[in-house]
Amino acid sequence: MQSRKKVPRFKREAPEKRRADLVQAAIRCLAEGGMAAFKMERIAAEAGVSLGLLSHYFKGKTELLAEVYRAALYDDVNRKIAELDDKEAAGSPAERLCRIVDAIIDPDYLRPANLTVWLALWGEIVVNPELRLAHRTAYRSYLKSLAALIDEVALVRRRNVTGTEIARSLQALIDGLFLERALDRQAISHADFHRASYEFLELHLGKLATSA
Amino acid sequence: MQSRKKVPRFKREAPEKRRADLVQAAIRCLAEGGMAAFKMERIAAEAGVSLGLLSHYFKGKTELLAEVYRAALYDDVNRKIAELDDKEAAGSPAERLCRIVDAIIDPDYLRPANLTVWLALWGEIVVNPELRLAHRTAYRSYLKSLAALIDEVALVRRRNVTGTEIARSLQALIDGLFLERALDRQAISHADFHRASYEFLELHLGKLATSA
DNA sequence: TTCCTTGTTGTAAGTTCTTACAATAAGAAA
DNA sequence: TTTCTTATTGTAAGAACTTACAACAAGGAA
Repeated sequence: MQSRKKVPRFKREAPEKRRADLVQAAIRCLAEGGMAAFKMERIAAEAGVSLGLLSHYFKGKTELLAEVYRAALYDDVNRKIAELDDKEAAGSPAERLCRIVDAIIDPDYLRPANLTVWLALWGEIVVNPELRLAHRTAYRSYLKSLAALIDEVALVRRRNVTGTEIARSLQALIDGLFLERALDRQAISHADFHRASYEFLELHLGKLATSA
Repeated sequence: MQSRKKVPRFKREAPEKRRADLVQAAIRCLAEGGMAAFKMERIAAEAGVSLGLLSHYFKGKTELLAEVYRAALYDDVNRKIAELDDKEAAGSPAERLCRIVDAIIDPDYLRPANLTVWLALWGEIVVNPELRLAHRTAYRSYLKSLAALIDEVALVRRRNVTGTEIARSLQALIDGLFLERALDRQAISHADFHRASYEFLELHLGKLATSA
């Protein structure tokens, strides 16, 4: 007697989970090969799914990319904003600032593969008005929160500095180092990130508790 | 009697000039629409030339992009290196450093269209080993020269700093601001660039002669 | 079990882009 | 003027990719 146990040819997933999986697969593709690897067929293969399904969930490349951006943004900027806005968080302003900085320069986040994704997204933001608007809104909000925290520290320490500028420069410094690392992976270690960031802040705000 | 003056249907150019024109057209395309606008036909049209001619000069997209990179690099990094290496240049180390910084934050160079080009190139560098090598070599050389100049200034002023780190951070800071401006054009003015750059340097090296 | 919903597949049409090549003509040389 | 070189054109083959769609089947409901 032959075994007649039916082996399903595919697994049926809940739409939300499938959508999320597809977006993650798209991110992995971007991380591997940049925009050149952002091909519908490749992404479908990466997700272990047919091409047809991908186009069932996303009307086109543009929509998928926007979703990728939203996901990346959420995991990144929005997470930081959330931390920042959590005013109940314990500790002095300086301690909270340190936690934020540590989050920004988290080695896991700063890995080159992640920048490959951001480079692709930036390249699109510059060109796509819709994405640009979304980015601008989220980013300004993030910088504003960061600036407010820096102002708090400055107030306590009676330092006469403008949080807005320092926040912007700090983020620019880190983005720039991030970029350098992506383009030349041996150029910068995590310790370099840490030193550069804290040195910059301390030049303006005085000694901060550096944990590393 | 009808006029029989022959009107040429196209102009024959010297190969070197034509090549350069085509590269410039490619750069204009990149500036307008990023990598998505880097299409052979569009570039040929932009140059006012047939598609066939473009492929006559460049074996493929990759070769053309490499040439674009070389041109961009030449106009940018190499020019700065040349200035730096021109040891005969007049002035104290501090004055020379100021001139270099002014060149780096030249408003004409920092215009968003230019970053669109760099964003596209960076996106390729990250993915293309050949370009990555070229970039790494040129960029390291540039940073080294900049670091040496900073060390000179530090020596004169008896400041105990490491030029390498300051050079890297300075460039990262400027790249990061450059990026922010490209993503949100109203975010940063040229004065902001100037202030941020000089403030950063002066925190390490003491007052520099700021001309603006 | 049987039915039903809809997540999923496979394919194919249609579009865009790259590459190759034979034919043409501009401009210099003789 | 005539000849010759080669820069330039136009087109077409074909490769790669996106999008649309009809058919199929997994898994829950009845």
